[in-house]
Amino acid sequence: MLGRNYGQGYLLTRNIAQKENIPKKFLEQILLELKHARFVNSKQGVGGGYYLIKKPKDISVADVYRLFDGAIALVPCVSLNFYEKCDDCKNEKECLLHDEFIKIREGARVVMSKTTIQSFLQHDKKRKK
Amino acid sequence: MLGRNYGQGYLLTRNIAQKENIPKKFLEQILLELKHARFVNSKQGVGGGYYLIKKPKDISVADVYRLFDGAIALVPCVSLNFYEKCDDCKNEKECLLHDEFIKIREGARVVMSKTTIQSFLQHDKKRKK
DNA sequence: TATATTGTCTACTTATTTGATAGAATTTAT
DNA sequence: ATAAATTCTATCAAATAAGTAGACAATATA
Repeated sequence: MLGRNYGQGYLLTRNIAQKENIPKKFLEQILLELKHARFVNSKQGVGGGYYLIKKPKDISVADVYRLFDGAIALVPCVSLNFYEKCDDCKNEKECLLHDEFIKIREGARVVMSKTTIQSFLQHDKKRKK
Repeated sequence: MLGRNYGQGYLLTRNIAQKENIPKKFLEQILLELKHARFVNSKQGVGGGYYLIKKPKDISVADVYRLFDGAIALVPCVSLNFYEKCDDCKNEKECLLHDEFIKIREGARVVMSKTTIQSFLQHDKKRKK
């Protein structure tokens, strides 16, 4: 909804909640998190609400996934954005899993980065025809 | 270790635990789950232990991931092996996320299916040179 | 400036999952 | 018979997920 409404003013939490069938209070928290991550902005008071700051084509599924679910990698030791050293594994260079898990991360990362809010909206448009 | 030992008899939980730095009791449960899923087989008593049933090339990361972590898809409504209908979403056909999420699932699924125990072993071999 | 409207923030709840731990029971080779 | 293994069931503590609740702050406008 925020994507479809891009550049067209404020959307009320109440309206999004109703239309998308999400508990209002729950949605508020999600929107707040999106605001802190600078994907959306908001205004309080009468005539306020939320709107998308970034262009739909500049918000990827990877971005949103990282915000709410964290690392795309299956193990922290091959994560780009959430790297952590393994506890069990003694040395990363010698680990036989490491390089293959990087390939898997790349498979997931690439497709999740290519897919954006814009992708969803384009798809939506095609359906409507 | 089970992969490297393929076709060469039984491995003791005790030895795997020690070498791979995994609590023995925890490893036991993992091996048991692998047995129930028919990836490994075991024998009790003296001279017993665990061994891989399937060929290393026939066990993919996708297989193991599904066993321990469940669906590869980001949302159940596009999952091949763990399909569930959305609660929120009214009709799947009209959902603008659906087809794009299938593409994402395919990106992840393909790379996870291509990577097998054999891939890790080959990598291991190369390293040793 | 009072008021209704709307977002902000913090705390809490309930259920599930994760990463184990513990111990008794069972099987098997010798 | 016995020692060595796996098998099974129960339990636990900590973290996470999904959502609820309510006080608080900002803002337009009448």
